Amino acid sequence: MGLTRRAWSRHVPKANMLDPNRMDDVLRRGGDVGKAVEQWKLVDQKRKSLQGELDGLRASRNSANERMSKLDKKSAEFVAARDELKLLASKIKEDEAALSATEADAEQQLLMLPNAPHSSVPDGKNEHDNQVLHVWGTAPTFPDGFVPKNHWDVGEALGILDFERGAKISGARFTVLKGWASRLTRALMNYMLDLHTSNGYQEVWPPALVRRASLRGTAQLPKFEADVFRLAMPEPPPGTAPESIVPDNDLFLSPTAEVQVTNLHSDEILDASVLPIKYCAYAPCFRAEAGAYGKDTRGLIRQHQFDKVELVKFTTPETSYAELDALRTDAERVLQGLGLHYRVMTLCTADMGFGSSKTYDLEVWLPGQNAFREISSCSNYEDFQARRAKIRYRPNAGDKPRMVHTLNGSGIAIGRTLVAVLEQYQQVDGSVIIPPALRPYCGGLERIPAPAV
RNA sequence: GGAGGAGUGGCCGAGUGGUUUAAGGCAGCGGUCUUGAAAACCGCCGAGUGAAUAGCUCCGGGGGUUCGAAUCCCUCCUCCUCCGCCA
Repeated sequence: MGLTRRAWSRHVPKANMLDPNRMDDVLRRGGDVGKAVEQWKLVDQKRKSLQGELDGLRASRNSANERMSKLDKKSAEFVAARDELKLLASKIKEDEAALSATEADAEQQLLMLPNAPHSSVPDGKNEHDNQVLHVWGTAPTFPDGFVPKNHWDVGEALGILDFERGAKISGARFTVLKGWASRLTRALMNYMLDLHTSNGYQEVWPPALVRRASLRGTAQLPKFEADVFRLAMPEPPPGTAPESIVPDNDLFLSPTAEVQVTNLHSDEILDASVLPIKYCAYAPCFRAEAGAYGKDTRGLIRQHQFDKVELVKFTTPETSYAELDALRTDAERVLQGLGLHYRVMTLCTADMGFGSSKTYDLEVWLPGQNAFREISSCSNYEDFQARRAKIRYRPNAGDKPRMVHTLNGSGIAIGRTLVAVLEQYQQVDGSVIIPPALRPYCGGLERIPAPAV
């Protein structure tokens, strides 16, 4: 397929980065969103009036240029006209500077506004207002008197999770997987990708490092820069003018394959006939998670580096909610195939991610923690990312381009799945049963043998 | 890492300072003709902003020179060729 790239000047403010018709819905997010919206409207008004004024000046310059081209370059008339136009040129330059400052201001404000929740999303104040959509399976039962262990106890006893050496090599929140933990990770990755490709997803193996522009396209930036690992910038060559330094080679460790895969089609106008597009991708994920100190400090739940298979869809606006349900079902298949007990939550307005219009979380049962924990998050971003990343489609030949809807969901987090397997399939003797679906990927092994005492 | 070359509308491609407010071709859409199709002929045919069939902006991105830049200068990005290095 040829790459269809269209110029979309950086100078043009993304006035429609947030659909103006959805501003009322954005207010459901609560907090000081209302104030931010009002502020943006003022700046945007200023931008429009500056633009109008500047356009008028440019129009007069353009018609003057037409006359200039016909004049004798040595005539007194030419010289007089040129001197007069110098004034106009400097006025235009002034206005351009003012406009571009206002545009930058408007754009920065817009980038900080969250997406509008879909009408079906429940209002809420915090995560306790999320709603249970359904529950699948039942919690494993253990013999009387046996208290199920945490996965880190199970894993360390088996010698397959090495937290101490992970920290020695790389610091806190890095873990070394050994033996069957390593093998199971590989097995899970293949099991998930095989499952999704057989369900019509095209497999993608993306780069792990991404540019600032890509992170901005999927809305991790500019608001959440503190959560992403950034590579040290190479020094610009000596003598480089500051205004000419564009951070296009400013690289980050991708926090999720959603970034790479969604940006596959940034700056493109897709043909309607190719929609919906369904991708699945494995990628290592890196999160700095500033502010998460003290949460889940033990175990594999919250790591700076983890593995995940991601599902991404590009759809028309008309079908995106049906596709969201289908995507969530495809993620659920992974857990069902492994026989892991889980539930599905519909997130309320307060708990949804910044860019999402609607999100379902899959929460797997962890007997060692006696709790459900998030293992997948499936969201419809509607046109929020499409506007930032400029992903459009043409409904019919000759039609104006429209924004696509982008969706993504974990399909699913591999490390947390390993956690769930270790906890749900642990046996009294310390051994762990391998779910049947994974055995073909583990050389037929049925059980990780109990640790030698 | 070093040395060269190149980036123009869906595709190809002209254009080295002012009738380019981007030629021409291909593809696409509409029409004439035809029983139908092909061919031929005629017309339409990039995007963004904007209430707009007005105006303005966009020739990889950004900046500069000039009354005026696709065209000249700087810089970044991307691709290609050769050398080096490497898995």
